[in-house]
Amino acid sequence: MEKLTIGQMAKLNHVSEQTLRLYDRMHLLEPDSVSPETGYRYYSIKQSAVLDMIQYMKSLGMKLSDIKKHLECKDPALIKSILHQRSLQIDEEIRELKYQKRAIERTLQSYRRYETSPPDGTIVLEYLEERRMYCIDAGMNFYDYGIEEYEEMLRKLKTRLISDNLPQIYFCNAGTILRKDDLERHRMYSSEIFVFVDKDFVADDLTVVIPANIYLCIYCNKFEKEKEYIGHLLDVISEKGYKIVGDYICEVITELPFLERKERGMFLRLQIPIKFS
Amino acid sequence: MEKLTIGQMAKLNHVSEQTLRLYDRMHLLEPDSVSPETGYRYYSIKQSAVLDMIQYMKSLGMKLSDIKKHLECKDPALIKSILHQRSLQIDEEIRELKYQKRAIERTLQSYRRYETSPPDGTIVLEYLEERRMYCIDAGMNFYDYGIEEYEEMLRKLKTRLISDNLPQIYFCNAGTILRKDDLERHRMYSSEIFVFVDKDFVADDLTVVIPANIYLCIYCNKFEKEKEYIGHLLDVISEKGYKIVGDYICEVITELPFLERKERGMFLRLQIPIKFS
DNA sequence: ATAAAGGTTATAGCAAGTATAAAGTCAAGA
DNA sequence: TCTTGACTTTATACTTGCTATAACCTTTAT
Repeated sequence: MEKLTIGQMAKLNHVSEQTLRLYDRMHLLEPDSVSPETGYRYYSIKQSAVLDMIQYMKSLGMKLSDIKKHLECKDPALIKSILHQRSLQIDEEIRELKYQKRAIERTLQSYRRYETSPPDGTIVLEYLEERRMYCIDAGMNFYDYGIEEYEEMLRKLKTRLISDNLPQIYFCNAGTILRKDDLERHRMYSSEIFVFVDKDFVADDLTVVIPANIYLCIYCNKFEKEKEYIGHLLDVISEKGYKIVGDYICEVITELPFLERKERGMFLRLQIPIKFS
Repeated sequence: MEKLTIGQMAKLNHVSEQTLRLYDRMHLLEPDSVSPETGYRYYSIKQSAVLDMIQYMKSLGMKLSDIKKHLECKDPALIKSILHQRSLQIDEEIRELKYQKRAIERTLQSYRRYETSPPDGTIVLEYLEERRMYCIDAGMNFYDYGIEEYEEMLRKLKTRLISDNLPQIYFCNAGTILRKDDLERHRMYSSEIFVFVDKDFVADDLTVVIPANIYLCIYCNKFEKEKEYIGHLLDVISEKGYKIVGDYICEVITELPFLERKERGMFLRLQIPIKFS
């Protein structure tokens, strides 16, 4: 029955000495014997089994205080239920990580798009793929107010996202909608705000799909210039004889650190779906 | 420019007041203005954008101190590289979680097996599926020593697992091997110790596959009785005229909280692969 | 005027350790 | 025997991103 010092025990089991001292203090794993004169801790190699058990339970995501309880009173049913719970929790964590990963991909993509965006005022025709948006009606006309009211609307949208228990991760690719009818009548009315979401996003009632189409787009770096630039788009449409086939979208193309002067960065892509008539 | 109190700002953004105070103290997000008399913090709704940014970066797994750095000096290249790193890290975390989940499944299964195990001394024929083991040769004959040397061997195995950067989670389903030749000559020699691992476990050189086969098994609840019980198995084999077709395995069937009297629990399934001649 | 609601600071706690300092102990070589 | 270096002890503070509490002050509504 050879006695191991704390350093030897630590090395054998790949934990730190401090960790062993901590476990001692918590009465999770007490040394086989302690010298009464010097206070030195001496372990038996057989106690490695306890450390294995602790590490195993830790790897299942249990906390030390729970592990202690289970080392003391081992209730098979309880442990089984903990394992089952943990299994479900792992599924959840994996799901969350996958969301995160997609959000990162989207951010990088959005970043590349920002870097390659044409300069302010440029008008181009772009084919845009089908997109999904999570959309709410804020009940007030966005164009009658300024950026502060826009932030307020965004807060409402966020509240909805949270109360629907959805990842806030989408919250960086927002925009507003001006309905086709209003646009054609040159009536600046928009009370709807949205965020773009993933294909497998689930929130049926508030999720709207907009089809792939050719869009006449203008890039805009100032929130205040939106109305003027819509005018430019409408001019081009009537000049070239295009036909408006859907709602106007004001999309915020976020620079990754999307803050400028401590405000939301506002590089916009204003877009109207058209068809060549 | 309406000013919001800390409570209003907190509610609008779904964070706690304490969190806002913390961000203030860390200079992550300072109120728009602070009353010199009362010290009351007043926020502008536009500062919500900063909170969105913080929450977004947090959701990417960044820590507040890093977020602060990036809000101060935004270097696109750096941020891109952080996002890329994080993406790789997420893959790693997902992989780890999947390992955990499988380990839990295996534990539950092993638990059920333990619960339905026949009593000590029972001899049965069992068909066992193909299994994979991660196996090392400890260079000493296990049968010449006691449980302490067995623990020592286990430590060596664990060291290998760790240095191979493999999850320690497998470390609860171990066993030893007695080679066919030695077994047939009734020579008790075993220097090899293993853990069972998953199908998609990658450590080519040390991973051994043992084929599915019929095994003559005996259950054993005391480490010390192993030699005696091997004798029983061999008796049955010669009596019935079975033929030994592979190595003998001593498998530790762990009770989930596998500690008894602060030592490793030792419920064993001793097994010899046979064929009916 | 007063009470309720909301704000302020300071402090401590969580979880599972890590890092450090200051001091005591052990084993080996000279 | 002495010294040196490696090792051990305790106590304390730090980490991270908050949450909780206490004790006290301000605003707002009745």
